[in-house]
Amino acid sequence: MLNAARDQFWATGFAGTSMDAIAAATGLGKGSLYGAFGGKRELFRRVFDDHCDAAICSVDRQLGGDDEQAFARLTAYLLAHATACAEPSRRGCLLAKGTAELAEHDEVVSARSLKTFEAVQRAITAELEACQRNGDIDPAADARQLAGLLLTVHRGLEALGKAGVDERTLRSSAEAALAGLPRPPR
Amino acid sequence: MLNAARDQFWATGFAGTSMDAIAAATGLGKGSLYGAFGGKRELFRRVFDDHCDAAICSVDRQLGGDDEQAFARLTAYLLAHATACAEPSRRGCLLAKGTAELAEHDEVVSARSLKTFEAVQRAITAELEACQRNGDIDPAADARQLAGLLLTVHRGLEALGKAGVDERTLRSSAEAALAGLPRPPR
DNA sequence: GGGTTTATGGACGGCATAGTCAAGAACGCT
DNA sequence: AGCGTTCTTGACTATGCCGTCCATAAACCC
Repeated sequence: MLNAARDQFWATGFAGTSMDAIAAATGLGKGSLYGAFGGKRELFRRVFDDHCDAAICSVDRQLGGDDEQAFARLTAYLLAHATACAEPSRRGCLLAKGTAELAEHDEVVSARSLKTFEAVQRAITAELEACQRNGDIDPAADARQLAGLLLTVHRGLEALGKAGVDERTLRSSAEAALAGLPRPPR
Repeated sequence: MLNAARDQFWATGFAGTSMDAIAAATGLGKGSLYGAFGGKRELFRRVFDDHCDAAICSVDRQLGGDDEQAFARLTAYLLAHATACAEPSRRGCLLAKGTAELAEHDEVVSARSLKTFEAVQRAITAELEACQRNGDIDPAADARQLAGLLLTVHRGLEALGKAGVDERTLRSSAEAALAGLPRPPR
């Protein structure tokens, strides 16, 4: 039910999506929508919030586990993301879309997107620390900094994928990012 | 004149900007706008096109020159970009904004943004090749691939900056990306 | 089963916006 | 200066959209 609303916002953005369209997509009457959420802005916030939760859950599901597999998980995660970003049917990131239109004007959306990024960075940091324990990454490196880089690459892949860059190029960039991580001195 | 229109689109996006607002901002009557450009969509395309040209010119101005300074220029370029992205008054990238709203629905805008990215990647590739000639980057490395990574980081910094990530973090990520470039074996 | 409360949905008002048009001003050319 | 052409302007139309409202249906409680 909320998924249909999310898909509408996702496809046409905040300003470009009418409440009538959402009503049609969800099968609900507009009165019900306004009764349940209060307004367009609040509805978007709700949808956005749920989406952020789902995104964080997805990352947590892909990362975390035993140290030996940490680097493999990171690699799989970033490469899978690159492939997903190249998928033409992929609608780009709702987060990016909501951010572009509302972040500057809506404090709630802005704060939520920032918190989501931080959560993802924390998950990546933990994974890199596992890599350090396992000897796949230089223990002297700053895991938080490297996680910041990987998050940046993550977002960049999203942006380029949305612009139409092909999968080979995106995966190649992801591989270069992983290859650039500091290996431990031997 | 077009700058005022660009600033309006930049501030409030495509769907969120009314032709009346643009008329007020430019000081022109709406009839003139329609006479000169044909419609809102065409006006945006024109503004977007000019912006892409300016962006490419800006990159070409910052990069290119003698081989000895190539790595320093690349470093300065990426760090300056990180700082600029963190600037709160920065309006985010018009390209990203136009992309988010129109790229999937407007073939012209989509194609233009892709071409712009390619031009930037070419400029970075040339700079990396200069670094290889100068011995700052491993000559065995694939300059095009590394340029793809740096472009990805470039776009990622844009996205994170817009979301409100602070300057220290962005610059730190940019530094990590540069530090991860393969140095020549000695 | 009756009465009350709550959810539903489509019609409606009012407002903003995209795009048009005809009248008038500015301008160039002779 | 006179005249035609182009450019400008602001009012006008038609459409679309946000949010409301009320009649109706459903659910729930006793």
